Amino acid sequence: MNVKSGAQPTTGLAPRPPDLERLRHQLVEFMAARGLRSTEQRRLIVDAFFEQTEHVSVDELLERVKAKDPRIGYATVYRTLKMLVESGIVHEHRFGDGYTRYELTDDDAHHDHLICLECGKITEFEEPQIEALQDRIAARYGFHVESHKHELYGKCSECVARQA
Amino acid sequence: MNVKSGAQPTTGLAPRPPDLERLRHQLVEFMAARGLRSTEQRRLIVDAFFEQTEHVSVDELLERVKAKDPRIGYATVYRTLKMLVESGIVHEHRFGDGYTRYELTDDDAHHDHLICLECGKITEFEEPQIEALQDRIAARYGFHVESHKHELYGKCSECVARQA
DNA sequence: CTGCGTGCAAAGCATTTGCACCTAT
DNA sequence: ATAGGTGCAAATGCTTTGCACGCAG
Repeated sequence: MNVKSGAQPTTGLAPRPPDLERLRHQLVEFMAARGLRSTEQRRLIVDAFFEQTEHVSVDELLERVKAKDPRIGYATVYRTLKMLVESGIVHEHRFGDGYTRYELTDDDAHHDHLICLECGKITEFEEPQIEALQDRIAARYGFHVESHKHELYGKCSECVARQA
Repeated sequence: MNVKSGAQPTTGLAPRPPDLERLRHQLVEFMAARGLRSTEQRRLIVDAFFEQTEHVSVDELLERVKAKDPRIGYATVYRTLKMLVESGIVHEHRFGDGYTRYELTDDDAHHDHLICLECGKITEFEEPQIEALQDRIAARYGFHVESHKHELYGKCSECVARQA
């Protein structure tokens, strides 16, 4: 019944959705540690994140949040996102479309992306072997990896099919 | 002695510098096909590219070109770069520092990047095994890959050493 | 000659910031 | 009460564009 197992060095292989409870907790701790305040706006924005959608853009997020409180503006969303990224519970992505996108961190299953250039769909994938090779390459150059980005651009199966 | 072997499906293993002559030829053909003109400015910019440096930013390029003709401005550099990218002889990269960087295409040896967050140094690496795994993943999702981006962010060996 | 290419300055965009007001602590 | 948070609008910083002139074909 001991849920908290010892910390594993690196390779977590269990694929499962982000641990929402842990992330919420992590955020609370982060804010407490920095003396940051819990405001209505921040709560709305954070909730919007926990509500589902992956790879949200600032505009999408603002729209969603504005539905609940029309007074919220870009500045607050940008500032809150910055905070969320610093807290570590949200990750930032720049695919090539000019918009920065955000998604909840998922420590257990690090994933990379397939980006469809036709319809814009973003699919996630995981490949531990690639991660392992990466580490080997980094070691070869004496490089200390902090994060990485691995994206495949092209046509998703649907778009390939539609045009066949 | 038969150099031109049948087209191999994917994996080219010969690492060597970009084939400058072929690239120049490719550009000439591209421009001819579109009826684009060969101007002093374009020549200067293209030459700057072929002179060496990898991962040039627009500012670096403009500076270099201005040394030879101070009248050249950003607009021309941006427009020429766009043309070079369209011709296929130059690739565009956006690492996270806000600047778009450009480098000569190297079909023979596709490489990816190690980006040092301390000093900004960009190192290239090649790993055919990763490419192979990528293809397998894409196949798994029925995804048709057109290009990819694989970047490792962290500290280069020099920066690690300096801080040790 | 004709129209593509160039330079300049102005416009565009996503994102950031200054400032006065507001509010969680 | 008081420092951090918010909104608005103005400012940034990279990139693109409109327009009049210049030059390649």
